[in-house]
Amino acid sequence: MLFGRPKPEDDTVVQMLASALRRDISFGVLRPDQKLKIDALRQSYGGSNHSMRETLRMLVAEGMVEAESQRGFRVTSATQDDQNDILQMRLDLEKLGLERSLQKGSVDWEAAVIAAQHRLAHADAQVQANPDDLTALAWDQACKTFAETLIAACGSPRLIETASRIYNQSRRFRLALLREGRIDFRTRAKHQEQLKNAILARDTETALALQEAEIRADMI
Amino acid sequence: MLFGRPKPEDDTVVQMLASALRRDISFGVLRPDQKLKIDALRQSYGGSNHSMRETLRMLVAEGMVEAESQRGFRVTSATQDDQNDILQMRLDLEKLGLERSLQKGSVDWEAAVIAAQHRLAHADAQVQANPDDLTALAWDQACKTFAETLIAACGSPRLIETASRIYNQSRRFRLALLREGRIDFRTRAKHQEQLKNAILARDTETALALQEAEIRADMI
DNA sequence: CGTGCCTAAAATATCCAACATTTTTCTAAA
DNA sequence: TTTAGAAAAATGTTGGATATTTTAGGCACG
Repeated sequence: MLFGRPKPEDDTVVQMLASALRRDISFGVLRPDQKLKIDALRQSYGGSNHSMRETLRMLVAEGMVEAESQRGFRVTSATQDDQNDILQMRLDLEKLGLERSLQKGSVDWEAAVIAAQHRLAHADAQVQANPDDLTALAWDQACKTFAETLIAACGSPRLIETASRIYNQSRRFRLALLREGRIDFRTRAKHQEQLKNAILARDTETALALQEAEIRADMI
Repeated sequence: MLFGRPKPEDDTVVQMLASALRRDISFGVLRPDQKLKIDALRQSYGGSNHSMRETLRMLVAEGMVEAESQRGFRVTSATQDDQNDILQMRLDLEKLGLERSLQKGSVDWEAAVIAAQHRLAHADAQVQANPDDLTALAWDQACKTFAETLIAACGSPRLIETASRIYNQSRRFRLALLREGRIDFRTRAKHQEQLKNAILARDTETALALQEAEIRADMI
Protein backbone atom coordinates (compact mmCIF):
# COMPACT_ATOMS: atom_id res chain seq x y z
CA MET A 1 0.00 0.00 0.00
CA LEU A 2 3.05 2.19 -0.45
CA PHE A 3 2.46 3.57 -3.93
CA GLY A 4 -1.21 3.28 -4.61
CA ARG A 5 -3.46 0.31 -4.37
CA PRO A 6 -2.38 -2.90 -6.01
CA LYS A 7 -5.84 -4.27 -6.73
CA PRO A 8 -8.34 -2.25 -8.75
CA GLU A 9 -11.17 -1.35 -6.45
CA ASP A 10 -13.55 -0.26 -9.21
CA ASP A 11 -13.46 -3.54 -11.00
CA THR A 12 -17.12 -3.98 -11.73
CA VAL A 13 -19.75 -1.63 -13.06
CA VAL A 14 -21.65 -1.65 -9.80
CA GLN A 15 -18.58 -0.61 -7.86
CA MET A 16 -17.85 2.18 -10.33
CA LEU A 17 -21.37 3.44 -9.97
CA ALA A 18 -21.12 3.20 -6.20
CA SER A 19 -17.92 5.23 -6.17
CA ALA A 20 -19.42 7.91 -8.38
CA LEU A 21 -22.58 8.16 -6.33
CA ARG A 22 -20.69 8.17 -3.05
CA ARG A 23 -18.56 11.01 -4.29
CA ASP A 24 -21.48 13.05 -5.54
CA ILE A 25 -23.39 12.56 -2.33
CA SER A 26 -20.35 13.59 -0.31
CA PHE A 27 -19.89 16.66 -2.49
CA GLY A 28 -23.52 17.62 -2.23
CA VAL A 29 -24.17 17.26 -5.95
CA LEU A 30 -26.89 14.90 -4.83
CA ARG A 31 -28.48 16.75 -1.96
CA PRO A 32 -29.90 15.37 1.28
CA ASP A 33 -33.40 13.96 0.91
CA GLN A 34 -33.19 14.19 -2.85
CA LYS A 35 -35.16 11.50 -4.62
CA LEU A 36 -32.97 9.08 -6.53
CA LYS A 37 -34.96 7.91 -9.51
CA ILE A 38 -33.45 4.95 -11.27
CA ASP A 39 -33.90 6.16 -14.83
CA ALA A 40 -32.68 9.66 -14.07
CA LEU A 41 -29.56 8.26 -12.43
CA ARG A 42 -28.93 6.01 -15.41
CA GLN A 43 -28.94 9.07 -17.64
CA SER A 44 -26.21 10.67 -15.54
CA TYR A 45 -24.14 7.68 -14.53
CA GLY A 46 -24.91 4.94 -17.02
CA GLY A 47 -25.49 1.31 -16.20
CA SER A 48 -28.59 -0.80 -16.50
CA ASN A 49 -31.57 -0.54 -14.20
CA HIS A 50 -30.41 -3.62 -12.33
CA SER A 51 -26.88 -2.36 -11.84
CA MET A 52 -28.22 0.90 -10.56
CA ARG A 53 -30.55 -0.83 -8.13
CA GLU A 54 -27.75 -3.02 -6.86
CA THR A 55 -25.62 0.06 -6.39
CA LEU A 56 -28.32 1.84 -4.44
CA ARG A 57 -28.77 -1.18 -2.20
CA MET A 58 -25.11 -1.04 -1.39
CA LEU A 59 -25.30 2.62 -0.53
CA VAL A 60 -28.32 2.00 1.63
CA ALA A 61 -26.30 -0.46 3.63
CA GLU A 62 -23.52 2.10 3.93
CA GLY A 63 -25.90 4.67 5.29
CA MET A 64 -25.54 7.11 2.39
CA VAL A 65 -28.94 6.34 0.90
CA GLU A 66 -32.27 5.39 2.40
CA ALA A 67 -34.85 3.10 0.89
CA GLU A 68 -38.56 3.05 1.50
CA SER A 69 -40.52 0.08 0.36
CA GLN A 70 -42.28 0.64 -2.96
CA ARG A 71 -41.19 4.25 -2.84
CA GLY A 72 -37.67 4.04 -4.07
CA PHE A 73 -34.47 5.59 -2.81
CA ARG A 74 -33.38 8.97 -1.60
CA VAL A 75 -30.20 10.54 -0.29
CA THR A 76 -29.96 10.15 3.46
CA SER A 77 -31.11 13.29 5.19
CA ALA A 78 -28.54 15.41 6.97
CA THR A 79 -30.17 17.15 9.86
CA GLN A 80 -28.36 18.61 12.82
CA ASP A 81 -29.32 15.49 14.75
CA ASP A 82 -27.69 13.33 12.14
CA GLN A 83 -24.56 15.40 12.29
CA ASN A 84 -24.42 15.11 16.07
CA ASP A 85 -25.02 11.39 15.93
CA ILE A 86 -22.27 10.86 13.38
CA LEU A 87 -19.90 13.03 15.38
CA GLN A 88 -20.54 11.05 18.53
CA MET A 89 -20.10 7.75 16.74
CA ARG A 90 -16.86 8.89 15.21
CA LEU A 91 -15.61 9.90 18.63
CA ASP A 92 -16.57 6.60 20.21
CA LEU A 93 -15.23 4.39 17.46
CA GLU A 94 -12.08 6.20 16.49
CA LYS A 95 -11.01 6.75 20.08
CA LEU A 96 -11.40 3.06 20.77
CA GLY A 97 -9.42 2.30 17.66
CA LEU A 98 -6.61 4.69 18.42
CA GLU A 99 -6.34 3.54 22.01
CA ARG A 100 -5.93 -0.05 20.92
CA SER A 101 -3.58 0.84 18.12
CA LEU A 102 -1.42 2.62 20.65
CA GLN A 103 -1.32 -0.57 22.67
CA LYS A 104 -0.68 -2.95 19.83
CA GLY A 105 0.82 -0.91 17.02
CA SER A 106 4.24 -1.93 15.76
CA VAL A 107 6.89 0.22 14.17
CA ASP A 108 5.22 -0.40 10.84
CA TRP A 109 2.14 1.31 12.14
CA GLU A 110 4.20 4.24 13.37
CA ALA A 111 5.70 4.53 9.92
CA ALA A 112 2.26 4.48 8.35
CA VAL A 113 1.08 7.22 10.70
CA ILE A 114 4.05 9.39 9.83
CA ALA A 115 3.46 8.84 6.13
CA ALA A 116 -0.26 9.57 6.36
CA GLN A 117 0.37 12.70 8.37
CA HIS A 118 2.92 13.87 5.85
CA ARG A 119 0.49 13.35 2.99
CA LEU A 120 -2.26 15.04 4.91
CA ALA A 121 -0.12 18.09 5.54
CA HIS A 122 0.62 18.23 1.85
CA ALA A 123 -3.05 17.88 0.94
CA ASP A 124 -3.93 20.63 3.39
CA ALA A 125 -1.47 22.95 1.69
CA GLN A 126 -2.71 22.01 -1.76
CA VAL A 127 -6.33 22.61 -0.99
CA GLN A 128 -5.60 26.00 0.47
CA ALA A 129 -3.65 27.07 -2.57
CA ASN A 130 -6.03 25.68 -5.13
CA PRO A 131 -9.51 24.89 -3.86
CA ASP A 132 -11.10 23.25 -6.89
CA ASP A 133 -13.17 20.11 -6.73
CA LEU A 134 -10.44 17.74 -7.73
CA THR A 135 -8.08 19.03 -5.08
CA ALA A 136 -10.85 18.93 -2.52
CA LEU A 137 -11.44 15.30 -3.41
CA ALA A 138 -7.78 14.45 -2.91
CA TRP A 139 -7.74 16.40 0.35
CA ASP A 140 -10.82 14.58 1.58
CA GLN A 141 -9.23 11.27 0.73
CA ALA A 142 -6.07 12.19 2.61
CA CYS A 143 -8.16 13.09 5.66
CA LYS A 144 -9.88 9.75 5.52
CA THR A 145 -6.66 7.86 5.07
CA PHE A 146 -5.15 9.62 8.05
CA ALA A 147 -8.14 8.87 10.27
CA GLU A 148 -8.07 5.25 9.15
CA THR A 149 -4.36 4.92 9.72
CA LEU A 150 -4.74 6.05 13.30
CA ILE A 151 -6.92 3.05 14.05
CA ALA A 152 -5.36 0.62 11.59
CA ALA A 153 -3.40 -1.28 14.20
CA CYS A 154 -6.29 -1.83 16.60
CA GLY A 155 -6.55 -5.46 15.56
CA SER A 156 -10.29 -5.47 14.95
CA PRO A 157 -11.40 -5.70 11.32
CA ARG A 158 -14.95 -4.93 12.32
CA LEU A 159 -14.02 -1.84 14.24
CA ILE A 160 -12.08 -0.61 11.24
CA GLU A 161 -14.90 -1.38 8.88
CA THR A 162 -17.51 0.25 11.09
CA ALA A 163 -15.44 3.36 11.62
CA SER A 164 -14.98 3.61 7.87
CA ARG A 165 -18.70 3.37 7.32
CA ILE A 166 -19.41 6.15 9.78
CA TYR A 167 -16.56 8.22 8.47
CA ASN A 168 -18.03 8.11 4.99
CA GLN A 169 -21.23 9.51 6.38
CA SER A 170 -19.32 12.40 7.90
CA ARG A 171 -17.58 13.42 4.70
CA ARG A 172 -20.24 15.65 3.27
CA PHE A 173 -20.36 17.70 6.43
CA ARG A 174 -16.66 18.32 6.30
CA LEU A 175 -16.64 19.05 2.61
CA ALA A 176 -19.36 21.61 3.27
CA LEU A 177 -17.12 23.23 5.88
CA LEU A 178 -14.34 23.39 3.33
CA ARG A 179 -16.56 25.01 0.71
CA GLU A 180 -17.66 27.58 3.22
CA GLY A 181 -14.08 28.36 4.14
CA ARG A 182 -14.71 27.45 7.75
CA ILE A 183 -11.70 25.24 8.30
CA ASP A 184 -8.89 26.51 10.47
CA PHE A 185 -5.90 25.09 8.66
CA ARG A 186 -3.45 26.70 11.03
CA THR A 187 -4.83 24.85 14.04
CA ARG A 188 -5.23 21.66 12.03
CA ALA A 189 -1.57 21.62 11.08
CA LYS A 190 -0.50 22.20 14.64
CA HIS A 191 -2.78 19.50 16.01
CA GLN A 192 -1.76 16.98 13.39
CA GLU A 193 1.88 17.49 14.18
CA GLN A 194 1.23 17.21 17.91
CA LEU A 195 -0.92 14.16 17.40
CA LYS A 196 1.78 12.42 15.42
CA ASN A 197 4.33 13.20 18.11
CA ALA A 198 2.04 12.01 20.89
CA ILE A 199 1.56 8.75 19.02
CA LEU A 200 5.27 8.23 18.51
CA ALA A 201 5.73 8.93 22.22
CA ARG A 202 2.86 6.51 22.96
CA ASP A 203 1.26 9.23 25.05
CA THR A 204 -2.25 7.84 25.00
CA GLU A 205 -3.97 10.60 26.91
CA THR A 206 -2.60 13.43 24.80
CA ALA A 207 -3.16 11.54 21.58
CA LEU A 208 -6.79 10.81 22.37
CA ALA A 209 -7.43 14.41 23.35
CA LEU A 210 -5.94 15.69 20.13
CA GLN A 211 -7.81 13.15 18.08
CA GLU A 212 -11.05 14.21 19.71
CA ALA A 213 -10.29 17.86 19.00
CA GLU A 214 -9.62 17.03 15.36
CA ILE A 215 -12.82 15.06 14.97
CA ARG A 216 -14.84 17.80 16.58
CA ALA A 217 -13.22 20.42 14.36
CA ASP A 218 -14.12 18.26 11.38
CA MET A 219 -17.78 18.65 12.18
CA ILE A 220 -17.86 21.88 14.20
CA MET B 1 -44.75 -2.41 19.10
CA LEU B 2 -46.92 -3.94 21.77
CA PHE B 3 -48.45 -6.84 19.87
CA GLY B 4 -46.21 -7.55 16.95
CA ARG B 5 -44.89 -5.23 14.34
CA PRO B 6 -47.34 -2.94 12.64
CA LYS B 7 -45.51 -2.62 9.34
CA PRO B 8 -44.68 -5.74 7.36
CA GLU B 9 -40.91 -5.98 7.25
CA ASP B 10 -40.84 -8.56 4.46
CA ASP B 11 -42.69 -6.44 2.02
CA THR B 12 -40.60 -7.01 -1.07
CA VAL B 13 -39.12 -10.14 -2.58
CA VAL B 14 -35.59 -9.00 -1.87
CA GLN B 15 -36.36 -8.52 1.79
CA MET B 16 -38.00 -11.92 2.01
CA LEU B 17 -34.96 -13.50 0.46
CA ALA B 18 -32.68 -11.56 2.78
CA SER B 19 -34.63 -12.78 5.81
CA ALA B 20 -34.51 -16.37 4.66
CA LEU B 21 -30.81 -16.27 3.91
CA ARG B 22 -30.00 -14.50 7.15
CA ARG B 23 -31.86 -17.16 9.06
CA ASP B 24 -30.19 -20.03 7.26
CA ILE B 25 -26.76 -18.53 7.72
CA SER B 26 -27.46 -18.02 11.41
CA PHE B 27 -28.66 -21.58 11.74
CA GLY B 28 -25.70 -22.97 9.92
CA VAL B 29 -27.77 -24.40 7.08
CA LEU B 30 -25.47 -22.33 4.92
CA ARG B 31 -22.07 -22.98 6.40
CA PRO B 32 -19.14 -20.60 6.81
CA ASP B 33 -17.10 -20.17 3.63
CA GLN B 34 -19.71 -21.99 1.61
CA LYS B 35 -19.95 -20.78 -1.95
CA LEU B 36 -23.24 -19.06 -2.72
CA LYS B 37 -24.02 -19.70 -6.36
CA ILE B 38 -26.79 -17.56 -7.71
CA ASP B 39 -28.63 -20.27 -9.63
CA ALA B 40 -28.38 -22.79 -6.84
CA LEU B 41 -29.80 -20.27 -4.38
CA ARG B 42 -32.64 -19.48 -6.77
CA GLN B 43 -33.56 -23.14 -6.80
CA SER B 44 -33.85 -23.16 -3.03
CA TYR B 45 -35.21 -19.73 -2.31
CA GLY B 46 -36.80 -18.52 -5.53
CA GLY B 47 -36.47 -15.08 -7.02
CA SER B 48 -34.83 -13.87 -10.17
CA ASN B 49 -31.10 -13.63 -10.58
CA HIS B 50 -31.27 -9.89 -9.99
CA SER B 51 -33.30 -10.19 -6.84
CA MET B 52 -30.85 -12.73 -5.55
CA ARG B 53 -27.88 -10.57 -6.41
CA GLU B 54 -29.48 -7.57 -4.73
CA THR B 55 -30.11 -9.70 -1.68
CA LEU B 56 -26.54 -10.90 -1.53
CA ARG B 57 -25.28 -7.35 -1.83
CA MET B 58 -27.36 -6.45 1.19
CA LEU B 59 -25.98 -9.35 3.18
CA VAL B 60 -22.46 -8.39 2.18
CA ALA B 61 -23.04 -5.00 3.70
CA GLU B 62 -24.40 -6.64 6.83
CA GLY B 63 -21.29 -8.73 7.18
CA MET B 64 -23.04 -12.07 6.73
CA VAL B 65 -21.72 -12.65 3.22
CA GLU B 66 -18.49 -11.77 1.48
CA ALA B 67 -18.05 -10.88 -2.16
CA GLU B 68 -15.01 -11.24 -4.31
CA SER B 69 -14.91 -9.55 -7.64
CA GLN B 70 -15.68 -11.87 -10.54
CA ARG B 71 -15.74 -14.76 -8.13
CA GLY B 72 -19.14 -14.43 -6.61
CA PHE B 73 -20.33 -14.64 -3.04
CA ARG B 74 -19.68 -16.89 -0.07
CA VAL B 75 -20.84 -17.10 3.51
CA THR B 76 -18.59 -15.06 5.79
CA SER B 77 -16.03 -17.27 7.46
CA ALA B 78 -16.34 -17.89 11.18
CA THR B 79 -12.92 -18.43 12.64
CA GLN B 80 -12.02 -18.06 16.26
CA ASP B 81 -10.63 -14.64 15.42
CA ASP B 82 -13.94 -13.61 13.95
CA GLN B 83 -15.72 -14.79 17.04
CA ASN B 84 -13.39 -12.81 19.29
CA ASP B 85 -13.72 -9.72 17.15
CA ILE B 86 -17.49 -9.90 17.18
CA LEU B 87 -17.51 -10.47 20.92
CA GLN B 88 -15.32 -7.44 21.53
CA MET B 89 -17.45 -5.27 19.26
CA ARG B 90 -20.61 -6.35 21.00
CA LEU B 91 -19.06 -5.50 24.33
CA ASP B 92 -17.93 -2.07 23.18
CA LEU B 93 -21.12 -1.11 21.42
CA GLU B 94 -23.71 -2.54 23.74
CA LYS B 95 -22.02 -1.24 26.85
CA LEU B 96 -21.96 2.23 25.37
CA GLY B 97 -25.60 1.88 24.46
CA LEU B 98 -26.70 0.64 27.85
CA GLU B 99 -24.73 3.30 29.67
CA ARG B 100 -26.41 6.05 27.68
CA SER B 101 -29.80 4.46 27.95
CA LEU B 102 -29.38 4.42 31.71
CA GLN B 103 -28.70 8.14 31.56
CA LYS B 104 -31.48 9.07 29.19
CA GLY B 105 -34.06 6.31 29.41
CA SER B 106 -37.57 7.27 30.45
CA VAL B 107 -40.17 5.16 32.21
CA ASP B 108 -41.26 3.92 28.80
CA TRP B 109 -37.83 2.43 28.32
CA GLU B 110 -37.99 0.80 31.74
CA ALA B 111 -41.30 -0.72 30.78
CA ALA B 112 -39.85 -2.01 27.52
CA VAL B 113 -36.94 -3.59 29.40
CA ILE B 114 -39.28 -5.31 31.80
CA ALA B 115 -41.39 -6.59 28.94
CA ALA B 116 -38.41 -7.81 26.95
CA GLN B 117 -36.95 -9.55 29.97
CA HIS B 118 -40.26 -11.23 30.65
CA ARG B 119 -40.48 -12.49 27.09
CA LEU B 120 -36.87 -13.62 27.18
CA ALA B 121 -37.46 -15.63 30.34
CA HIS B 122 -40.43 -17.25 28.66
CA ALA B 123 -38.43 -18.02 25.53
CA ASP B 124 -35.66 -19.52 27.65
CA ALA B 125 -38.14 -21.84 29.30
CA GLN B 126 -39.70 -22.79 25.99
CA VAL B 127 -36.44 -23.64 24.30
CA GLN B 128 -35.38 -25.82 27.19
CA ALA B 129 -38.62 -27.76 27.12
CA ASN B 130 -38.81 -28.11 23.38
CA PRO B 131 -35.61 -27.50 21.50
CA ASP B 132 -36.75 -27.72 17.89
CA ASP B 133 -35.72 -25.29 15.21
CA LEU B 134 -38.81 -23.14 15.36
CA THR B 135 -38.53 -22.66 19.10
CA ALA B 136 -34.85 -21.95 18.75
CA LEU B 137 -35.68 -19.27 16.22
CA ALA B 138 -38.15 -17.63 18.56
CA TRP B 139 -35.67 -17.87 21.43
CA ASP B 140 -32.95 -16.31 19.31
CA GLN B 141 -35.28 -13.49 18.37
CA ALA B 142 -36.17 -12.87 22.01
CA CYS B 143 -32.48 -12.68 22.88
CA LYS B 144 -31.91 -10.15 20.15
CA THR B 145 -34.91 -8.09 21.18
CA PHE B 146 -33.70 -8.02 24.76
CA ALA B 147 -30.21 -6.94 23.77
CA GLU B 148 -31.65 -4.24 21.53
CA THR B 149 -34.04 -3.03 24.17
CA LEU B 150 -31.18 -2.47 26.60
CA ILE B 151 -29.66 0.09 24.27
CA ALA B 152 -32.87 1.41 22.74
CA ALA B 153 -32.91 4.61 24.77
CA CYS B 154 -29.33 5.61 24.06
CA GLY B 155 -30.50 8.27 21.65
CA SER B 156 -28.20 7.31 18.79
CA PRO B 157 -29.82 5.70 15.77
CA ARG B 158 -26.44 4.81 14.35
CA LEU B 159 -25.28 3.14 17.51
CA ILE B 160 -28.44 1.09 17.54
CA GLU B 161 -28.09 0.18 13.90
CA THR B 162 -24.44 -0.73 14.23
CA ALA B 163 -25.02 -2.84 17.32
CA SER B 164 -27.79 -4.65 15.48
CA ARG B 165 -25.49 -5.36 12.57
CA ILE B 166 -22.83 -6.83 14.81
CA TYR B 167 -25.39 -8.73 16.84
CA ASN B 168 -26.63 -10.44 13.71
CA GLN B 169 -23.14 -11.62 13.05
CA SER B 170 -23.00 -13.15 16.52
CA ARG B 171 -26.17 -15.15 16.17
CA ARG B 172 -24.78 -18.23 14.54
CA PHE B 173 -22.23 -18.62 17.30
CA ARG B 174 -24.90 -18.53 19.95
CA LEU B 175 -27.21 -20.84 18.06
CA ALA B 176 -24.33 -23.29 17.80
CA LEU B 177 -23.95 -23.12 21.58
CA LEU B 178 -27.62 -23.88 21.94
CA ARG B 179 -27.46 -26.87 19.62
CA GLU B 180 -24.52 -28.22 21.56
CA GLY B 181 -26.37 -27.82 24.84
CA ARG B 182 -23.69 -25.54 26.18
CA ILE B 183 -25.91 -22.79 27.53
CA ASP B 184 -26.28 -22.42 31.26
CA PHE B 185 -29.91 -21.44 31.53
CA ARG B 186 -29.81 -21.34 35.31
CA THR B 187 -27.18 -18.61 35.37
CA ARG B 188 -28.82 -16.80 32.46
CA ALA B 189 -32.11 -16.52 34.28
CA LYS B 190 -30.44 -15.23 37.40
CA HIS B 191 -28.37 -12.70 35.53
CA GLN B 192 -31.27 -11.45 33.49
CA GLU B 193 -33.33 -10.87 36.60
CA GLN B 194 -30.45 -9.09 38.31
CA LEU B 195 -29.78 -7.04 35.21
CA LYS B 196 -33.37 -5.91 35.04
CA ASN B 197 -33.32 -4.92 38.68
CA ALA B 198 -30.04 -3.06 38.32
CA ILE B 199 -31.50 -1.13 35.41
CA LEU B 200 -34.63 -0.20 37.32
CA ALA B 201 -32.41 0.91 40.18
CA ARG B 202 -30.26 2.82 37.65
CA ASP B 203 -27.22 1.08 39.07
CA THR B 204 -24.95 1.64 36.10
CA GLU B 205 -21.93 -0.24 37.36
CA THR B 206 -23.81 -3.42 38.24
CA ALA B 207 -25.87 -3.30 35.09
CA LEU B 208 -22.84 -2.98 32.85
CA ALA B 209 -21.05 -5.81 34.62
CA LEU B 210 -24.05 -8.10 34.24
CA GLN B 211 -24.51 -7.13 30.63
CA GLU B 212 -20.88 -7.94 29.94
CA ALA B 213 -21.22 -11.30 31.63
CA GLU B 214 -24.26 -12.09 29.51
CA ILE B 215 -22.56 -11.12 26.28
CA ARG B 216 -19.52 -13.18 27.13
CA ALA B 217 -21.67 -16.15 28.04
CA ASP B 218 -23.38 -15.76 24.68
CA MET B 219 -20.13 -16.43 22.93
CA ILE B 220 -18.15 -18.41 25.52
C1' DC C 1 -63.56 27.85 -3.52
C1' DG C 2 -61.96 24.01 -1.69
C1' DT C 3 -62.48 18.92 -1.37
C1' DG C 4 -62.66 14.47 -2.48
C1' DC C 5 -62.69 10.97 -6.21
C1' DC C 6 -61.28 8.96 -10.45
C1' DT C 7 -58.25 8.40 -14.12
C1' DA C 8 -53.81 8.81 -16.34
C1' DA C 9 -49.03 9.01 -15.98
C1' DA C 10 -44.91 7.91 -13.71
C1' DA C 11 -42.04 5.05 -10.99
C1' DT C 12 -40.97 0.86 -8.55
C1' DA C 13 -40.11 -4.01 -8.20
C1' DT C 14 -39.82 -7.91 -10.53
C1' DC C 15 -39.10 -11.35 -14.11
C1' DC C 16 -37.18 -13.70 -18.41
C1' DA C 17 -33.86 -14.30 -21.81
C1' DA C 18 -29.50 -13.39 -23.67
C1' DC C 19 -24.55 -12.39 -23.99
C1' DA C 20 -19.67 -11.12 -22.96
C1' DT C 21 -16.17 -12.17 -19.75
C1' DT C 22 -14.00 -14.60 -16.35
C1' DT C 23 -13.09 -18.59 -13.61
C1' DT C 24 -13.01 -23.41 -12.99
C1' DT C 25 -12.76 -28.05 -14.56
C1' DC C 26 -11.51 -31.56 -17.51
C1' DT C 27 -8.65 -33.76 -20.83
C1' DA C 28 -4.92 -35.02 -23.32
C1' DA C 29 -0.38 -34.24 -24.97
C1' DA C 30 4.65 -33.36 -23.62
C1' DT D 1 3.57 -35.66 -13.52
C1' DT D 2 3.05 -31.58 -15.10
C1' DT D 3 1.03 -28.41 -18.08
C1' DA D 4 -1.47 -26.39 -21.89
C1' DG D 5 -5.54 -25.75 -23.85
C1' DA D 6 -10.42 -26.69 -24.72
C1' DA D 7 -14.91 -27.24 -22.65
C1' DA D 8 -18.03 -26.19 -19.08
C1' DA D 9 -19.73 -23.39 -15.53
C1' DA D 10 -20.45 -19.18 -13.21
C1' DT D 11 -20.38 -14.24 -12.90
C1' DG D 12 -21.57 -9.61 -14.32
C1' DT D 13 -24.24 -7.03 -17.20
C1' DT D 14 -27.77 -5.62 -20.46
C1' DG D 15 -32.40 -5.02 -22.76
C1' DG D 16 -36.96 -5.45 -22.75
C1' DA D 17 -41.41 -6.60 -20.67
C1' DT D 18 -44.98 -6.62 -17.01
C1' DA D 19 -47.59 -6.33 -12.63
C1' DT D 20 -48.16 -3.30 -8.87
C1' DT D 21 -47.91 0.88 -6.48
C1' DT D 22 -47.45 5.68 -5.97
C1' DT D 23 -48.06 10.30 -7.64
C1' DA D 24 -50.28 13.96 -10.33
C1' DG D 25 -54.13 16.08 -12.77
C1' DG D 26 -58.51 17.19 -13.65
C1' DC D 27 -63.29 17.39 -12.78
C1' DA D 28 -67.62 16.98 -10.75
C1' DC D 29 -69.77 17.91 -6.31
C1' DG D 30 -70.96 20.15 -2.22
